[in-house]
Amino acid sequence: MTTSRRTTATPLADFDEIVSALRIAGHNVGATRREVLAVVLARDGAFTADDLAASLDDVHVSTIYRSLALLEEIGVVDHVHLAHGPALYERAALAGTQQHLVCEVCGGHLSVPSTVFDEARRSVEHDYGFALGGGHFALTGRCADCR
Amino acid sequence: MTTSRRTTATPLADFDEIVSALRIAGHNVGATRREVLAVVLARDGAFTADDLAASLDDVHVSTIYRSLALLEEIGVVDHVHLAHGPALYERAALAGTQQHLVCEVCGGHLSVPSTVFDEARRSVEHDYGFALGGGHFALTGRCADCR
DNA sequence: CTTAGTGCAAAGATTTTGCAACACC
DNA sequence: GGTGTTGCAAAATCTTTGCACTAAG
Repeated sequence: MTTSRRTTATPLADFDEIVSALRIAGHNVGATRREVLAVVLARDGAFTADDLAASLDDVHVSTIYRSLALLEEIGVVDHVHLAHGPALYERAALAGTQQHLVCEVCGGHLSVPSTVFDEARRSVEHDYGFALGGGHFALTGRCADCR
Repeated sequence: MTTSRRTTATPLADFDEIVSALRIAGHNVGATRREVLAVVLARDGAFTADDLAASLDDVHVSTIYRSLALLEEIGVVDHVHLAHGPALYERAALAGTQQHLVCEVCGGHLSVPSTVFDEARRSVEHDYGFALGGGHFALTGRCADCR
């Protein structure tokens, strides 16, 4: 086994690749958009539009929403809506592999491998013809600390 | 088998019982609150605050929200938030037994027995100490028609 | 009569949009 | 220089809250 693996399988993994994809999709990529992209790529887990705004004093929130919509369009990020509060964005690569759990008491969130839901996903698809979005949703409950 | 069964096992199933519970919880129950309650009990599936408002011309939306909060407090209703749009309320008795699936294409919603998620629920609880809310969330995906 | 409930209007929070100025290529 | 992008302000949507008035018990 290798201790570190290149993420060659993941599409749109790096900055330049994403910039190209944006251009191919017919968009300009100026300084502002680059700034937003850089901050998005620097993030580890999930973040809100406001989180980005905090790191981007000179970029207006509406621009951040527009940039996120664009990045979502080309598959770089995904977003989920929590029970209350703002939408959570994250790298699309993560979105497919994780489920978000949000504690209804403390508001904290926790991610678990989406494989935990594989069986449920299969049943729902098989029995009801409904294809559950891959991690594209958040579940609420109570975390270990708040029980 | 009986073709019709009394729902004796369900707590707070009828009007008077709920009115009593409200009083015990220290609330007055006047004409307005009664009206709201009647409309809630008459509903079959999930509904929004606005849905109720449409059936209650003379009751203000803020009052409806306040009444729903109260009913939620004493366990008569529960609510879930969908990806977009308003919160969905429903009888708490139903909430424990159903999961809501919302189609991200057509916006329609579908309920499935929550037992479908039992295994996932167990794994999440066992492996992460996180107690998933009983049906208290909505999942997004694509319904049979929109795939 | 005293406390709780209601309507209204306004504020909050999040996200979207119209428009004019501006930057990209 | 023409088209796409940005900032700003305002709107849209859903929900909550402050306050004066009314109703409940």
